[in-house]
Amino acid sequence: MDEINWPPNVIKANYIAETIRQRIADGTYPPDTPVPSEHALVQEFGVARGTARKALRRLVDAGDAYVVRGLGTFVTPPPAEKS
Amino acid sequence: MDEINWPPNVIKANYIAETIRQRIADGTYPPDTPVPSEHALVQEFGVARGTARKALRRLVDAGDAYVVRGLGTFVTPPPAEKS
DNA sequence: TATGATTTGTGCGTATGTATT
DNA sequence: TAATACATACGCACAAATCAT
Repeated sequence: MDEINWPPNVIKANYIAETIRQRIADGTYPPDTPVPSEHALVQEFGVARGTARKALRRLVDAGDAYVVRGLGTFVTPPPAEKS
Repeated sequence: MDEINWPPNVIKANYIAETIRQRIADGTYPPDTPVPSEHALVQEFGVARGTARKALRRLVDAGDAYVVRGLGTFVTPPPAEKS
């Protein structure tokens, strides 16, 4: 795996959060399935755990994901459509 | 969430420590229960982690709280009364 | 029942850079 | 200049919840 070529002047946590958000949008991570764990993000993006945690925190704070302790972080399902 | 209206000429870490102390005194945080974590203080008071840690440090140094690593910071119980 | 792996929660220590006072 | 604070980031240890064996 190649190292990430970090764009200049970007906050890593934001960049990672955005990347995950895109993957949620394109269906890579379907609703109620886990997004990558902190450890997985550490591996994939070559960052510290704290940075990975921050990225996931952003998603949770934005309502895009929810956490189950001991299990992982999951994609928030979209609101039900009115017919 | 409103922003904190920081009183002038006060060190934030001291202010936060004092606030927690008041909550301990008024029973908001009972003995042997956790005071807010570093992260929680960052969220509540809108300060940096270093400032939050300093505040907790003050409480611990003063004997008002004790730390259990991996668990959190807890309210020091009052000394037992003699009968 | 119990053990280990995985994952999140909390805390400790440190570092760099910027801004304000 | 110095103290205070903010923001970001690195790395580690230990605790607790969950799941698989």
